[in-house]
Amino acid sequence: MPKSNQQKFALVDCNNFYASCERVFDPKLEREPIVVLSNNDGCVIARSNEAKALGIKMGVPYYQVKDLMIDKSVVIKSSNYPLYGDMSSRVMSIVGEYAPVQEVYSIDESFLDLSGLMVNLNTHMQALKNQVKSWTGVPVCIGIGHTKVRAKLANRIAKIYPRFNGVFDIDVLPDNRFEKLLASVDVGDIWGVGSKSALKLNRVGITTALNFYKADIGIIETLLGVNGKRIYRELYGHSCLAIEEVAPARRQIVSSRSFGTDLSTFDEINQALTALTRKAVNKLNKQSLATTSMSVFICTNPFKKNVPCINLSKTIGMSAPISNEKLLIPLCAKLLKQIYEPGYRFYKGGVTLGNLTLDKSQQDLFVVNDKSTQLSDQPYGHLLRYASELGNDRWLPRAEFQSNRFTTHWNELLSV
DNA sequence: TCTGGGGTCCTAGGACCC
DNA sequence: TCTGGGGTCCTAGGACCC
Repeated sequence: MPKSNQQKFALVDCNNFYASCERVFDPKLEREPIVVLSNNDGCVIARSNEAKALGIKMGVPYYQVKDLMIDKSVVIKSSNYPLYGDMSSRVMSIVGEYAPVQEVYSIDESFLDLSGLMVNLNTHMQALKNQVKSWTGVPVCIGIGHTKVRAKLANRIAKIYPRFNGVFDIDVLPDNRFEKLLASVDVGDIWGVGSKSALKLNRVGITTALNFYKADIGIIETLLGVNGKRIYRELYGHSCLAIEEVAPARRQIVSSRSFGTDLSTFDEINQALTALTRKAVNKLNKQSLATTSMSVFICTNPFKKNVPCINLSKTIGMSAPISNEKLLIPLCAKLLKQIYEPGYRFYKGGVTLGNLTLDKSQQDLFVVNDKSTQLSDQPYGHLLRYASELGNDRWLPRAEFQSNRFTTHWNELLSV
């Protein structure tokens, strides 16, 4: 049993975050089943509890549940990331008030370091939950534990069992109750154990979290490597994963999209990749970074039977860091020219900027890399286009169910 | 007909060097 | 004819997360 002077973490996780955001802006949806679709209206990526109860699974392709959703009058929304990002920062700033150290882990989750707080943690976290709900309209659940893995597990329990009122401290359980709880959790539902690892573990008879907990650590390390060992130790209350209060510097920036329609001609693909490169460069500039490596890829639809699954890509390194779209856009076209093959229907493409460093170009007069002359920085720059971007926009992703498509259409594409 | 996007870390294997 | 071994670095691919 863990000792009382151990660290204490909380995981604050928004419930059905994207679906909850849509509800905040349209309260009529409060008790309706609602799903949010991924880009291109491809897959279900968020569901309200009512939609979950209808058996609509996370990640399922939209077309497979379309009929069911029409039949059950499910409200369908295309994703609206500017909205979710805005809601997220409101939620996170409230959450951060409740502990000296906060790690914003994802768009809808924060870890808090509660170690040493001289308050009743359950009461304190209940207050946090209530304040987020009343100030933003977003419901959250909170798990508490000696390690991040335990806090994650506690959060699951807080979400499943209403009797905990949204807050659960897993460390208060006596050993026998803790083990009983572990027996009810699939091993693949432990944070950090994914489907591939779960399969490996299943093959040697480890199917529940309790099996994992009781297994020999050597077996776990053999099967899952150092990550598995860390998770195992965390489950026992030994903290191996620290809070990261300051987000580490970005290592790469990716901008990719499934096209609204399969594309075959060089010009159309180049048009799409030019826009995606601009998007990546905008992110680069926003974070004052520069890149020394660029990759471009295009691929055919891997789900299509009877047609070849082609994935073409090329990476190039540069001798000096670049942050200017006037250099990166032509470079993208050059790479595309090298990999492009006619005769295929490409369904997705993208660019990756890697080896990121801080952008020194603004301080260094001797480097010809003048950001102020980039199209996107000029007045109305977001409305200007490179010649290679002009076309019929067949590549633009679908977003059939977006409530305010016309105001967010271009922003969604070009910013963030 | 129709299957997201953006990240990180780890590992195995090849290239290279002495 | 006989052709080592250990270290480092880099990269591609796999696995995980949300």
